[in-house]
Amino acid sequence: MAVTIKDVARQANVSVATVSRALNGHENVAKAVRERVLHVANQLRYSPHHAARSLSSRRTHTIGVVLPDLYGEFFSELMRGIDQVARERRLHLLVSSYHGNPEEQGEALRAMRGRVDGLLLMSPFVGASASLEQNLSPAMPVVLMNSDVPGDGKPSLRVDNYGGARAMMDHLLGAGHRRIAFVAGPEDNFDARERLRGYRDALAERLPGAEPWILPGDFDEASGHRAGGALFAAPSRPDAVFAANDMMALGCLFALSQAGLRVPQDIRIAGFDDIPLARYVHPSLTTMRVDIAELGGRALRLLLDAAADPAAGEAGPREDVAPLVPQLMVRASTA
Amino acid sequence: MAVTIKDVARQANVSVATVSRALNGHENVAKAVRERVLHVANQLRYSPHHAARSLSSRRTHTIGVVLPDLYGEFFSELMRGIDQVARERRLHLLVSSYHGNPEEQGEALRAMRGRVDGLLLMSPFVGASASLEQNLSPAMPVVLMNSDVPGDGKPSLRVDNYGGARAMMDHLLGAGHRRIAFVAGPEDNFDARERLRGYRDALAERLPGAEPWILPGDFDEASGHRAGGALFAAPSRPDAVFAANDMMALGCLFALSQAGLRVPQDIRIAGFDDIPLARYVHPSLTTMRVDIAELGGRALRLLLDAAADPAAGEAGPREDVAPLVPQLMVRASTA
DNA sequence: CTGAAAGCGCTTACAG
DNA sequence: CTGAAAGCGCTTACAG
Repeated sequence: MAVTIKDVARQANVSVATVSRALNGHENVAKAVRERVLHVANQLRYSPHHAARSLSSRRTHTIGVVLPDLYGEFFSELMRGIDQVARERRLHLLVSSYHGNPEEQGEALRAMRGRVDGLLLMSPFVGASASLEQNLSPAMPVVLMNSDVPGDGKPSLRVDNYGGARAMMDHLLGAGHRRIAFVAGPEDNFDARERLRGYRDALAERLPGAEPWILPGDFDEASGHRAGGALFAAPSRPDAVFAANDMMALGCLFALSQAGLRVPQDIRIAGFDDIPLARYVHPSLTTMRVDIAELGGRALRLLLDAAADPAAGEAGPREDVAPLVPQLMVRASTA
Repeated sequence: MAVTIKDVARQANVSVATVSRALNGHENVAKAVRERVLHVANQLRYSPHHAARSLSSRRTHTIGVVLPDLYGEFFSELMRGIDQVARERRLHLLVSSYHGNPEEQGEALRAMRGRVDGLLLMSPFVGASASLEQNLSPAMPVVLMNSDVPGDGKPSLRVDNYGGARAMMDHLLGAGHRRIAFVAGPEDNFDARERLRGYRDALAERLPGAEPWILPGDFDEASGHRAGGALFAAPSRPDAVFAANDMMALGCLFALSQAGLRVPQDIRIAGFDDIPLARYVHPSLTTMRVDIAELGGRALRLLLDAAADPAAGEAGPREDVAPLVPQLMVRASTA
């Protein structure tokens, strides 16, 4: 049905080998022949069959991106950063999300074979390395993002969540707040754990003896809302609430506002991530800015560099890839 | 390097044909053999090479999604809806955005050959049908979303932008507002044109003789902000502003708030789309809710149905696919 | 500079 | 129920 390289070859009166060379810009094709082939291909609206091409050339020009989810501002930003670099390098993206389901993650990873030249993977579950080991072919170049996979030699890019949480605590403590509650993220999430650890350590160091005040959450707005309700109902309220991500901070903000508290006069709220919404809510949200797009872009560059220089991929320490440092954005919610 | 079907065949002491049948769940394989093959495949962590499989089977189990852009809430929602249906049907998604660039669009479309079984395409440029005709293989099943491609026989799913704009005008006029300014979208954008047409017609019918008051815009926040500035500086201000999408409505809202006007007391603002942000800003934004995820999900189902029944794909009128009707969401910005 | 041929890793009639 | 073989549409040594 569709036109193949054979059709072009016939029309142009050359062999398929020559068509292939001409189309791929190889040097060893006579100028007149090249032009004839290109003309015919164009006229026939020939487009190479991708599967065939990648089967024989062993390259797909496609990068697989396997994420916990596709939805929401965080992933949208991440994809933007990856997409930008992919476009620069003329690479396609095969995106797959596993919806927080480890089994699906395995399936997604295995399904990438023969479809992609390399893999970008975000697997924020604590202790997921065994499953990764199972489903990741050693032959497949991969870069991990924000994943708790101990030094097993795979390149990995991280956000300094621990340092970011400490920086936020410095800001809140520096402003004189003493009773600081923390809304935690999912227990099995690596980012969430690091942020919690930053909260605990900062408190222990700067306010020795102070009891940590930790509320459960799972990174969505609803859990932030519940935490806000709980804090409002508490016998004595905190001076400030630090939520492990912005969505929860917003939920908390809405709950407290609805309950009649004024932010920041009565209570201060801070988040983590700096999603676009953070700037737009009222009052605008103090948060730690993570350049999510930059994380994605850098991860892809790292993958490409490693693929270009496989030696570097196998040996040597990769822990030295510097983590992304979040930046404090002071806004109205703590001003 | 990677393990192939041959390795499995050798280990299991059968032919590759049998391995293929066993793995694909064909009936005609002895139970004992099937189990042996499955066991070996599992043990070897065999994963079929996708390009090879689709080259010979002529199916990719992948759907191409070609969009003007990937970034932002609109496309994030759209992808969510598509992704959900894709998962139900165990289909992969190959996503490509052409960044509003018609040439890139052509490239993206052509690059889909041999990679996908069908295509979901959003091409909101007015008069783009010639280019589509050029780059779309007739053999490739496709469903268009919100595209200005006149009855050329391709299934197409639309949002009733015209009706939606009229409904919003009914709301504003019904509330007694008479001087209603409109912030238009890009001139070459089909959705934008339909919304503008709704504004014009509603005004002409319900307020004969009233002069349309139209400001330019291009669907982003900045252009809404400029429109807001212009309206504030106008010798006499409108009662209400209707922006062709939410991002511009928000820009306008911020500009007018910064200038010191109170919304809705001094001036009312309405948008179109109901992006998640619309609920969160202060005051919350009146808008026309478009179920964007539903649009994506329905488009994919339509594509799958058409592919299952190719006869329906070629003949008969396809205009009868009902458009999605936006829903009026009255919020604080016009209350 | 060009072509014939092998091969990429599968699937699928065709025989048996 | 099973295998040998052709074929999917390309690319790429190998000859010339």
